Amino acid sequence: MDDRILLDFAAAAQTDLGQLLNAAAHRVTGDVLARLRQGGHPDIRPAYLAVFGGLQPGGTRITVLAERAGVTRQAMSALVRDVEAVGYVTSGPDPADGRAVLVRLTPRGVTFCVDALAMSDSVTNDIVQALGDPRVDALRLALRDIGANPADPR
Amino acid sequence: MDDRILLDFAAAAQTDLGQLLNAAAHRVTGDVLARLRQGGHPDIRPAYLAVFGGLQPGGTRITVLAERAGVTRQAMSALVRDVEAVGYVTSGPDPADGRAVLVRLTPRGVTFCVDALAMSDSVTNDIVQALGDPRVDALRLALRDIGANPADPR
DNA sequence: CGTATATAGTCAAGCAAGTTGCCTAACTTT
DNA sequence: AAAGTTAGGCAACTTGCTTGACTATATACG
Repeated sequence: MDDRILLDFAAAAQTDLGQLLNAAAHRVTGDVLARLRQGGHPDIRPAYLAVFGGLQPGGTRITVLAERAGVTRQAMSALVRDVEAVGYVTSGPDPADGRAVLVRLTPRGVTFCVDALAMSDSVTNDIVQALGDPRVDALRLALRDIGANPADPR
Repeated sequence: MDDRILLDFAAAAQTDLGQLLNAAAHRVTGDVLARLRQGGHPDIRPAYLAVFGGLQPGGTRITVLAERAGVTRQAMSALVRDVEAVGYVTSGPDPADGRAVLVRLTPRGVTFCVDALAMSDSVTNDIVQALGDPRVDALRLALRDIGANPADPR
């Protein structure tokens, strides 16, 4: 049972892009969430952000929200129910389609979006402080290229 | 209900570090997982990697694995049970401590580790191909700084 | 030596965030 | 009007974790 491979494995983990990306993502999103919870939005959960990210002025259907978030309609339906229970959105009938539900921001939801933008800026600024502007710009570009590029030539 | 904030929100999402990081991380780890599944390890699940990442030659206790992975002993215990059921590790008594369980790689587990290193290299190479070596090096450094730095100055 | 305490592991229950399968109500097509 | 499609939601399951309570073994102390 020649398990010396484990030494290589542990060494590679230090420089593995997947792990580095996961760790950094976890830290950044965790920081933003923590600051939001501490700043007057204690009920917010990570998944809720997908709802706000898909909303557009005037109200948005659940199906559209689901598509934008990349989850099923069922999942988004439950998410909207929860976010509504916490008071950030309301849902009502779509006058243009009796089957559809339109999800809209409440005033408290507006406040949340303002605060979320501020907290995200704040965390980003901390990172800029630590790395410097050029490195953060380069980081953003690299991340966008990785996210966009198939990198998966079957 | 002044929800024009949603326009800002949607615009900010494009450059938000948290989202860029999450998208890139998802893509990279998803690619590695997909190639492993397609390359003779169809039963592997993302969480299993935490087991291999904590193993060291000669066998490792569940408590140690849990600490390294940053999860509870209960979670690691279940994980080891599952990975053992799929045939990548065995667990047996620790001769030095009657309470402890030593987890060891099976030959198939050794093969898996070799393949996992190869697949991770392969995905990394695709990224290097797309971005170029210097940008990937800079990316790694930036990610490490973000992961290491508290970025969270109370 | 025996009792107290700490440690390794597991069982059970539950939460968070999803999935698939199925179903109803409403709209659209023919 | 009948047939098909679409929006949404209910139920059950999956994955990956958590906390709480428990057993068995090991160690420390008087």
